[in-house]
Amino acid sequence: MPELPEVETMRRGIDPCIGMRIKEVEIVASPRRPIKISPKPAALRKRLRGTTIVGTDRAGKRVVLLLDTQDHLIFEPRMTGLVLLTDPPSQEHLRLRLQLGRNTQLRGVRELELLYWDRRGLGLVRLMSPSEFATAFGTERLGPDALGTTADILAERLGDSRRAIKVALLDQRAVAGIGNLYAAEILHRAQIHPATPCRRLRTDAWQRIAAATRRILAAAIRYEGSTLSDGTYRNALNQSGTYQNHHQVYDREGEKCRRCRKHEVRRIVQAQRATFFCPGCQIR
DNA sequence: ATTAATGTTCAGAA
DNA sequence: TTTCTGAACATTAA
Repeated sequence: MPELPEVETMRRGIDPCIGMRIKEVEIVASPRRPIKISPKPAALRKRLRGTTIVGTDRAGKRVVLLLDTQDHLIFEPRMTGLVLLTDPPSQEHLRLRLQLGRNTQLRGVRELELLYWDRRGLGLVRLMSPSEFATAFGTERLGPDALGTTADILAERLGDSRRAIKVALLDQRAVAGIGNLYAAEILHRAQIHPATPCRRLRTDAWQRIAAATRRILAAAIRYEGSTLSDGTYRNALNQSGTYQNHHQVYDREGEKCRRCRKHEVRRIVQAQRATFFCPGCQIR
């Protein structure tokens, strides 16, 4: 569920780490629940210990830690991963602990540490050289960031596709950062039916989709992302987001559309995932 | 008590 | 080439 707004919120939340040195690396993996990391624990520990965090970044739905060695430490939360500064939801699913020096910026926290917690354990932690990073997340593998997308970018990359627009928006090589939740909200705001084939969309439709993408993602970041009913997603300080209170269609099957207040939100399945839309506002 | 559903990514098939 | 399917995994709701 961490999509672009949630991952961006995590990234901003760990900014107090910038300038700090990694004193100790603790890989918390039980044999039953091995953490998915590369390189192997010993090599990872060796390459991380003593390095200084010089910046943070985001590659689609991944948090990137920039190190003074030029290495990139990637956190890919997938479903239930969290990057935290304090207070993990439970000790049980803690996967990685980076002990940093004493903190000077964050009130109430003495020893700063960076934690990776992951309930389901589908997420990945990877340390990469600049060239490995470039191959893994270059333009071949990851499209332009959704926050800065335009009608031209979308039409150029998806305009000829026969896929349904909802499915295409989830393609990270086309545009990076949109997931199932925000795809639904974006198409609702743009008033496009999720099953519309991309190649049937005209310029005005692409413009509405691009504008809705920028607006919705930016708003969701302002509200620090969406914490759904399972409560998994939290920011770096283990606090819930609040954008779920602004959802128009996602997970609202059978409820009245918040835009037209007339039709009930419908749920269909596309590419084996749930799609929510308003049959009144999003005509085919 | 079993089964379905949840969402992201990738390998491999159609 | 493009699009689709299933697996990885944990937990909960039905």
